[in-house]
Amino acid sequence: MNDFEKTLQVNKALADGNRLKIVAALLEYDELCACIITEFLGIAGATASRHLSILVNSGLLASRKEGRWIYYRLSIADNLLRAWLKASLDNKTNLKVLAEIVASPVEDICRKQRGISCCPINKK
Amino acid sequence: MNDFEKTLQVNKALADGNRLKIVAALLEYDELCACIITEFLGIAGATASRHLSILVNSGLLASRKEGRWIYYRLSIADNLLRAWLKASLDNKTNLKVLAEIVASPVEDICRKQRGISCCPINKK
DNA sequence: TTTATATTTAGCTATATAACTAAATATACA
DNA sequence: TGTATATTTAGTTATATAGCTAAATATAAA
Repeated sequence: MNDFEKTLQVNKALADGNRLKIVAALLEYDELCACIITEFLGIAGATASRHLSILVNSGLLASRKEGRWIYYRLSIADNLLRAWLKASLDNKTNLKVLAEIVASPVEDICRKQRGISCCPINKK
Repeated sequence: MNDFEKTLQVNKALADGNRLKIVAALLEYDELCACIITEFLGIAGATASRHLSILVNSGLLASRKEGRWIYYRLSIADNLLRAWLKASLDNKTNLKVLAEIVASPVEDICRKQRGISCCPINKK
C-alpha cells in the first residue's frame, strides 16, 4: 500500500460517527477496554469490535490483550493528524455518557466479577 | 450542525480516492476548472460534478463561476488540517496525468474554442 | 435564433458498509 | 471439568454511495 492509499485508509477509518467517537474518547482516556467502548457507543458488541478492528488496521489505534479483556489506545504517529483530531474533537463530543459508564460500580458492564475491575481507567 | 458533525462531514468528504485526488491536485494548482478535473480523474463529468459538490459542501473547496466554466480552489480554513493534507498528499499522488492535461494544446478537452483557453493554470 | 460547450440534476444499478443475531473462540473462575 | 464472561467471526439485511447515461440548465459563439 502506497502513501496515498494509506492516507485514504486513514480517512475512511475516520469517516464514521461511531469511530470518531472512539477516537474522541481515547483522546480523553489513555486506554479503554472493548466493553466500555461498546457501552459508550450503545451498539452491539460485534459491531463495536468491527469498528475497532478498522481503526487498528488503519494504524490509528493499538490494542493490548490482558486476560479476557482487550484494551485500546491511540497510536497516531503523525503529529499533524493528532493535533488536528485533538482540535477537532476535544470538548466537541459528548463524553458525559462515557464518564458515567467509567464511574459506574464494579458490578456493572464488563466488571461483573466480584470487585475485580476490568478496565483501569486513566484520564489523560 | 455541531462541531462534531462538521468534522465528520469533512472526514467523509476526504474518504474517497477521487476526492482525495482532487484535493491533491488543488494543493499543486491554485485553481482548476471542472472539465480539467473530470479529465484528470477519468470519470464521467456528472460523477466529477457530484464529487466536487461534496467537497464544496464540506467547506474544503470553493468555486467561482466565469462564463461557462466553474473554477475550484482549496478553501480549507483549518491550518492543522491543511498542513496534514499537504504532508499526506504532496508528491504522493501521481499528478503526471494532470500535468499532461494542463499542458495539452488549446483545442483539447474544454478548450475547444479557437484558441480561447478555458482554464488559466497557475502552479502554486 | 440555432448550435455548441460546460456543468448539474435525475434516475438507475452495483458495490460497500454499518447494523443486527448467532455461533465460534478464548480466558478465567468455581 | 463445567460455566460465565469478553471478544471476534460469520452470515444476513438495509442503507449509503460511487459509478453510469440521459435530460435539464446555462452561457457563449455562429
